[in-house]
Amino acid sequence: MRNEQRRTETRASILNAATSGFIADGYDRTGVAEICRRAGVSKGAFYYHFESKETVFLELLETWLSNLEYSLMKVAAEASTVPESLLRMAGMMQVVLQSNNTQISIFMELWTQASRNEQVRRATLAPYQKYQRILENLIRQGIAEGTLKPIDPVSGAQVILSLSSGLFLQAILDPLGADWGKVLQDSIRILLDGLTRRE
Amino acid sequence: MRNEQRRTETRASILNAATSGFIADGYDRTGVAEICRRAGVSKGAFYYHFESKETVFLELLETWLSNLEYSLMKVAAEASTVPESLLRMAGMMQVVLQSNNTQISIFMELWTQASRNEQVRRATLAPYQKYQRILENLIRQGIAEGTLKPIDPVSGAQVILSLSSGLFLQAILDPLGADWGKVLQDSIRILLDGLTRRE
DNA sequence: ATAAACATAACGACCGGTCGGTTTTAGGAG
DNA sequence: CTCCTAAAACCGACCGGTCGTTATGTTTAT
Repeated sequence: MRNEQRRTETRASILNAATSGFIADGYDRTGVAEICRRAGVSKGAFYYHFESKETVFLELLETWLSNLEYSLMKVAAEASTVPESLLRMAGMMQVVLQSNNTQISIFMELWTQASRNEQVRRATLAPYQKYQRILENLIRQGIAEGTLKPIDPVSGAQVILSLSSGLFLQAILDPLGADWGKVLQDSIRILLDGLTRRE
Repeated sequence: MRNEQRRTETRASILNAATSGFIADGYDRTGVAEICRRAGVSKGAFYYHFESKETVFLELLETWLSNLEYSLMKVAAEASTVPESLLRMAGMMQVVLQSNNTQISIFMELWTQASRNEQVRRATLAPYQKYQRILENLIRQGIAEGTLKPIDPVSGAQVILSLSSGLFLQAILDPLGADWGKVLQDSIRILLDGLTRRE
């Protein structure tokens, strides 16, 4: 069983090295040689464990997106009302936004590759559409419980997703240009002002 | 004076070829040879007119951004009230969103390169911050004329920019996933609901 | 002994960029 | 209009280097 550990460790170090490489320089500009250098292994090891550079990226992609989905579902489930769910999701995003921007840079790489590679596009879009449906149901629930105005759930969900994506995008491009955590807070407040029911 | 025409035409064909190449395959994956093939010229012509592949991109970048700025300013100036200005801007964006997605793909390439190349980043951020200031002033004006609630103009402007960027991003990644023009309309309505003053 | 795990060197394709040579244009002289 | 020259515009072979990938050999664990 010692081989299994070796295998796991090597694979992990390659995946980690690829992650930091892709984040720092992007998929295209990060060569297999560079990944191996960072991981402290040879190309032989790389191609023994992975079929190609692309499969490494696809494997990382799945990890990232399933992690995100798990976090979102968990946070949403902890709230009692819909606006509170949204606020909690925003809180989670705020943590990501204000942390080391290493994490959000992943999304830039994801979007870039998704716009060019059909396989990446499919893999990226699937969870995206899942978030969309989660938000739609959340909005429907909010309308039912009377905390939200009777808007179109589909559009509402897309607005939230767009706003989130845009915030991430701006935070990546101009991390010091604003306090993106604060902007996120204000965004949610403005959005909820337009969404919540008043009498 | 025949030379001037030749020069202009060749430069234009190279720039056009580079544009379609960058949009279709991205900056990194579009080689100079491919650009020359599309343009119907040789590498010699390419490097006679342009210092490097990067300068071509930077020149295209300036064209794109100044065109966008011009359109926005023009549209904003035609309105009388602030909400109307915002609606007009949205209308302009809607045209872009619903047209051939060739145009919006430019932004993806812009963002990607901006996140990696310092020069591109500076060139991209400058007009971005200009739009930001335009929107801030628009919001201040709206507050002054009583059509907007007294929100923080800085955050308000950033929310609008984020939402716009996010919409473009989603439209690029999933052009057929929704009627992005409609989503934009609904977005503005929801946003204005949260921004406009009611009594 | 046997197979998994890894190292090393090399491959062919392609990259951005260079360079010497060729064609086209501009303009003046005869 | 013709000839000549200089500059502008353009061509295409070629360079060093990097890319992802592979083939072959060596070490390590079972």
